[in-house]
Amino acid sequence: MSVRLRFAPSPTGHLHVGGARTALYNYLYAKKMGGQFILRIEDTDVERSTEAALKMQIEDLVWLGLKWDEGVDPKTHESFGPHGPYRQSLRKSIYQEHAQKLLQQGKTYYDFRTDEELDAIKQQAEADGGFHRTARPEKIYSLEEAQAKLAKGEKAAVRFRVDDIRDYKLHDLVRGEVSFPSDMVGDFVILRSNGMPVYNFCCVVDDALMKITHVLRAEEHLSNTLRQQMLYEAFGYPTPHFGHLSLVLGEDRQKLSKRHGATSCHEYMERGYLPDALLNFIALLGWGTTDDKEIFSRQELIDAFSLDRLNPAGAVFDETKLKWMNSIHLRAMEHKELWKLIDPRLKAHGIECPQDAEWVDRALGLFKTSMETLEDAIPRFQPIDDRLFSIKDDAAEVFTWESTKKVLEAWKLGLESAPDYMTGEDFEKLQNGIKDSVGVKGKNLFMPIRVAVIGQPHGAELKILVPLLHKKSLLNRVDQCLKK
RNA sequence: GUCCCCUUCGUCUAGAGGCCUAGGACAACUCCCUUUCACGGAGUAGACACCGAUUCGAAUUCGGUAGGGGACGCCA
Repeated sequence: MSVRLRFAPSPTGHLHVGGARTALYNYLYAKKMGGQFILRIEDTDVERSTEAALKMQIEDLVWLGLKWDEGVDPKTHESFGPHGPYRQSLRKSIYQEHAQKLLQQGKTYYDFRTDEELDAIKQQAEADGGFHRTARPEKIYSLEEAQAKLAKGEKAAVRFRVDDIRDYKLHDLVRGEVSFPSDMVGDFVILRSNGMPVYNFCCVVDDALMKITHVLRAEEHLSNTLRQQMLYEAFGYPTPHFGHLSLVLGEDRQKLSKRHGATSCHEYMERGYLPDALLNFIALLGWGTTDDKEIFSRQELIDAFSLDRLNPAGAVFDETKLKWMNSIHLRAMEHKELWKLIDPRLKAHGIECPQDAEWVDRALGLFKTSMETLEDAIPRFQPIDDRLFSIKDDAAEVFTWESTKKVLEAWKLGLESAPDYMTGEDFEKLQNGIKDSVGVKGKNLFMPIRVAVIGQPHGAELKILVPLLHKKSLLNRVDQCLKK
């Protein structure tokens, strides 16, 4: 039987990098084993789940390239696959049926306490010694009594009885043998008073019905597994294999959250990171191989992935290393593909560049070694656009030097007989010629030329930049300088 | 408070009793290349949380301590 894994986000915002890593591991294992990867939407919290957020989550997964075999359609959000629907909000009747089964068996009961009452109980418990577990209500109504009350319009949640006091053992894929005492949790809610089921319940019903074989999820769910095991037993469903992944942490070793800065894949996309680099990086946050290999393509990750190398300790998300990894992936890209990502970013900054393949190829060849992210292209390419050329204030000193005018004139003269595009060597030859003919060297030589190319005395390396500028463009710029 | 999990260089990690005077990568630092930067190359520095036990021998096994994290919701 082939493996079936799922990623089950709740749509409350953009995809978090921790979530992305969970999705990735599930995806990798499914692909590695030739099984299915399923996307299920956990939108039972109607307060927080939004259509807009669902769209974001899906777009982020698509950007990462984690394609799913069953789930909701990336465009229409309609379910596809044999065990649908894949949105929990559309599976209410399925949950109702399952809840009824437990109710009939007496494994659950109706709890008529209100939020206020529960809050008061919790507050009291905290005051008494910080013990938070929700206690059983003083009176539990029989099914008939409860149904009569409900018929009168009273609201009640359905709770699962935790009566069987014993140790539950879990063979965790990441942590090995873990055991929980069942009195670690109190009677827990499976159906809210508005009829909407809650996470632990849906999760069990869906994983069982969707025939999920392995569940890789964040460590924060470890204690939920106890409740879920109780439900699996109550239904008589086989339990999947669980693996609880360590958390992704911020620099202060706390769970990565907003206050640490960028936490969503979307933000990393905006900052100019490549999906392959981000994937490669998060894959190595809590998983690794025995060899020294660190740069993985998507396919290499699939081939190399294995559950027994998942690390139980939390891992700090270090953007510096991500940056380095991004630069490696960036350089490995085909120039044509890379340009498809860079050019729109330049245009967004009002930078227009030549589009012929030969020029693009040359430009990327020269610039990409100094770029870590796609955003780094902006300062690199900015000097290319003639319309953006201007003589900056910090060039003023250069124009006070006596030799500057002579250098600029010699530069112009040299340009006139130069080819449309000079090579780096052409440029050096020309520059050396000026050094000899005008008789200046050092900054008196370099700075005026740099100003005549980029409008300021410091910045781009001319040997790289000049070959990317058309002769006409260079002449235009030096003319502007000579008018000063 | 209760329960659960975790603990190797600053960070990600390799390490499954002798291969470890603990390996790699990022970052840092030094030097080389380079008439700025970057890339590249060569180096330097830097860790087994602590205490006991088992063993001829422990980063690796066991126990305890400390520290960190997570959970304790009609959130997921």
